[in-house]
Amino acid sequence: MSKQAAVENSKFLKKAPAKLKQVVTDNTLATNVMNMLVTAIVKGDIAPGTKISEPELARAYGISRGPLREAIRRLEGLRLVELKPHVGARVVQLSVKELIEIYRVREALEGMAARLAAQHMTQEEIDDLRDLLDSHEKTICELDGLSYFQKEGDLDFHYRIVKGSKNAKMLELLGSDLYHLVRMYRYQFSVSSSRPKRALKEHRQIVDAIESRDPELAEILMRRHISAARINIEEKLDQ
Amino acid sequence: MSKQAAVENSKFLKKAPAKLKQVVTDNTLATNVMNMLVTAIVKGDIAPGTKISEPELARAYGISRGPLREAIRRLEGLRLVELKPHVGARVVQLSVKELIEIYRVREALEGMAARLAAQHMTQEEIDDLRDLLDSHEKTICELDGLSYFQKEGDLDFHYRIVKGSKNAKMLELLGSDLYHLVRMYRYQFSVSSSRPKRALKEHRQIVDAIESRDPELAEILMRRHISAARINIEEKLDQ
DNA sequence: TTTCCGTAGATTGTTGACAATATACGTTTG
DNA sequence: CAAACGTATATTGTCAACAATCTACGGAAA
Repeated sequence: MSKQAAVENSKFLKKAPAKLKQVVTDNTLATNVMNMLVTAIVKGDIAPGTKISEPELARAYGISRGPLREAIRRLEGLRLVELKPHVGARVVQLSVKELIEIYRVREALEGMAARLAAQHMTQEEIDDLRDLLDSHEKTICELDGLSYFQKEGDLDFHYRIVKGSKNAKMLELLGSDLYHLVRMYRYQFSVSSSRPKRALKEHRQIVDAIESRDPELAEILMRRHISAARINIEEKLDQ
Repeated sequence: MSKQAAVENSKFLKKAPAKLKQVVTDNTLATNVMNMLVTAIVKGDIAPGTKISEPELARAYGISRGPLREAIRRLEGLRLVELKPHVGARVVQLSVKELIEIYRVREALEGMAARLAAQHMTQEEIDDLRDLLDSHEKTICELDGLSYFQKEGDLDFHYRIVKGSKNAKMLELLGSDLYHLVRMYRYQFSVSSSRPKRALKEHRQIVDAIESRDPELAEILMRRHISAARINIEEKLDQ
């Protein structure tokens, strides 16, 4: 079997990444592979719970096991895989319990982020945020209100608030640890908020509070918003 | 120069780790070295801002660069070093600004942790916590109230609250990302709380709220407690 | 038949050598 | 003399081979 055939038959790759080295120069192999793996895992191209085989993945991406192992160690840091010594790496499999835990963390962190954003966000950033919500509204109307919104657009909004807090640590924690997992879960269960219009309204209220420079209110609203999403999930679980 | 001499002359190691392989079997080399590096960095044996030389460190620990690089990649995940491609790793150098950012994050996360702890902590855990505070009080009296308390004991208390929240994600974030940095900062600046008795009193109030199963109050008290610590640092900074 | 054990194969862990890139220094040129 | 260039060295990035460990299978014993 040729090398190319091996790539295309791999369960890890639906589309072969062609020439890795030429596509993104400037960066390191381990970094590129890590980014590709992040995407593949988040989108479910590599199914949750899958055991990651170093030889197979290395063949698939056309690299040796050295950089691949470094990439895997970094994925471990992102909590996207779990490592057992002398056994190997496994793609994490989110339980609903864990997802709810994540929402608790988000409630705390993003609540604080909204508070800080009310103090530190520039008017320009706030205006951009309103534009984003307008485009969300259009999208919701067009699609009669479902999936796209919650898949990426929603996190866009939250990401900007966190960025607006001007707290790099918070951005780091949410961006690199939690959002990947949230996105992964959404792809996995095809979660589309059952309440996009409601969510949008809440988003607008939060922006209002931020523009009013009311940290207290901004935090409360953000916490209620995320808390509502959590409860929504918990209810779906009970069914 | 002999290999042993190289070890002892290294700027990375004040005490040579003797026989690495025999000391902790069962684990992997990369993991052992990572743990040693975490300790070395947190305690300041490897000074902040130091450039990490792979060949030198590998020689010092008596391993090859492969596992060492994996260890470094994991340190990057713990935010203890910063990596630049084709340049190398550098031990992070905390600015006061970053430390204050961390305290904002802690305020949010541990506030939530205290809230959850008030709901989920067992009576036994609460009793143990009181014992811990009693031992802290003794230590404070003996030392006439200074350094040891804030160095490790304080984090012990906070760690138990977070554990008591029964939220694994929160424990993960605080334990692996933030506490290392807080400890590092404390070693670096020899920070000993200038208000150990006050802090101890606040700790007791928090435990009271948890035992009363009052989540709202527990969160508020924890937030004020951490917020006070942050302000304390900010004031010291202004001097 | 079931359980235990031992071997065979495969996978992970580790190593040393090679390639590519960055840094430092000396030279040349304006 | 200063700035820019080019080379020499050292460091990081990558690879392929070897060692150690785990897993799976088949046979022997209870």
